[in-house]
Amino acid sequence: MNTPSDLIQFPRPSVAVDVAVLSVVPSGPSRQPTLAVLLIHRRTRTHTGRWSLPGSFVHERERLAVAVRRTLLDKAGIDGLSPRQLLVLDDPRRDARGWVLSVAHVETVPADRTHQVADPSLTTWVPVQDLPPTDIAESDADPEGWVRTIGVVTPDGSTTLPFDHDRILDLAVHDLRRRYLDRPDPDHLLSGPFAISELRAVHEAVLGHPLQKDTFRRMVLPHLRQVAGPTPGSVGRPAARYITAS
Amino acid sequence: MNTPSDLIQFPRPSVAVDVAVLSVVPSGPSRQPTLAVLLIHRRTRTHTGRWSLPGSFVHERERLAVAVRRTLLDKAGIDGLSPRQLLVLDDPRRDARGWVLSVAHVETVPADRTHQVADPSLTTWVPVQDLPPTDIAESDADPEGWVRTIGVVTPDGSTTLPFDHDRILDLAVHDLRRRYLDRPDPDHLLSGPFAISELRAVHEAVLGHPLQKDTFRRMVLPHLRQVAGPTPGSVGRPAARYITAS
DNA sequence: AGAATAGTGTCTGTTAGACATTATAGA
DNA sequence: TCTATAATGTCTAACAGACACTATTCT
Repeated sequence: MNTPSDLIQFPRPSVAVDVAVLSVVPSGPSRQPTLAVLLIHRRTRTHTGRWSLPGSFVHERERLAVAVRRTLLDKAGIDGLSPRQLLVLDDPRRDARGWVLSVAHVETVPADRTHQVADPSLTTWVPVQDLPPTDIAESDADPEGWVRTIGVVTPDGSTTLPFDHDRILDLAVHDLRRRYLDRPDPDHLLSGPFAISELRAVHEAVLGHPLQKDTFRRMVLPHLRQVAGPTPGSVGRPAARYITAS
Repeated sequence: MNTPSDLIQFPRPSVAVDVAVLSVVPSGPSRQPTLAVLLIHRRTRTHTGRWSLPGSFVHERERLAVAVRRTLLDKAGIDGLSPRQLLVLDDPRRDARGWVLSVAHVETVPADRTHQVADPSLTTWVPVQDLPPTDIAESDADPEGWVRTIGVVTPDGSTTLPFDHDRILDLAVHDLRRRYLDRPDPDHLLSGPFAISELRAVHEAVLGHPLQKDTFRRMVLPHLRQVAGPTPGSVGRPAARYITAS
């Protein structure tokens, strides 16, 4: 029979999960909805005091999705929904403590739950920004040929994240944008029924640029289901409310 | 300072790489180019005698891409080019020997090198086939909600692969198809300069269905660079030859 | 000349993009 | 009536899909 000793001969790496938690939050003087990422103030022995993406080591025989949910609950009091795998980061020098593989994930949180973080002094949402092409061209590529296209500013003023978290953020934002190109709110950043203008505001925040109102409407309408007629209550013509369907 | 002992407290899984190596080979009485996957006759202690995707355990501090190349060289005598990560398979029961994570990859080999496998009795190319929707609907989904859409028949007549290799094959084929939708031969299944009809045959093999000749031509032409005028030598009007560009 | 393959002309239905117009509410 | 927002009408340029036709070689 097969025994566990079959595996002893192979050295084993430590395995961690890191998560870019993305949502849409009001930002700037105009309170305009903006794509933002959740950062954690590190209290562990590595990179103590810096702000980074939440992450943790995988427990024995734990599913990766479970590890991600546990991490978010422990470090931010957020109950994650459906983490998506992005990439295994495998540079043997990425963690000074030793040989650590990290499975990068992206996760989204509904926009109306971004205030439910556990401890506001240890967790924060920071807007992500597209780096202009000039900056991208000037920055030198890393050894693997990756160039940075997304930037953040941490609460302590830093423009870089520890480990390879800048790379993870980059992957996460582009993954999210790709999925928001052809379907309305695939990650359910809007939880309840919504007006199309609210949906468009979310898509504009995710994609980082304005969208034509009528073209957007015709794009998404086939994938929506109307759940309520126009309900007055604000200025202007009241909007019908929809949920995603199909 | 940080010491490796920081990591001791965390249990570590064994980590393997598994690779779906895809190419285009002549198949059937018509010798029609067909998408095929490389299978290995297992001689190890698990699933001995069965046919499976090549794979192996990762060496200490080895990059995953390096592990993939090493595996292909060891088991099939193939020098891989650019493995792409697909997914980490993390079901704790996927390997009877213990807690083994597998990083699934997809790799392509130029069509004119498929005969360069090391030992033809231990390695073989088998055509992949799309399962008709009826079969897909009838097959029950696995616990994670995945349903099989791609099938193979191994040399010993089996229609299933060990471990979760059916899942990996499925992911690999769909990943390849998605990339072959918008660009001409992104994985360089054709090595040298080629005629557009050869390019179309490859795309038809990858996608699994015929393509309109003139529409395909106009799709790819902006992404090609002509390297030779028409050179006679066969029946019919001789074709210009191109390489991929832009 | 005839067969076989490569390459182009052209029509059509669809659609993204853009602008203008109508509709319905509150102030 | 005025303003603000929602929703629709319509024009245009681009393009995929399809069919027909022309071009160039070998037999």
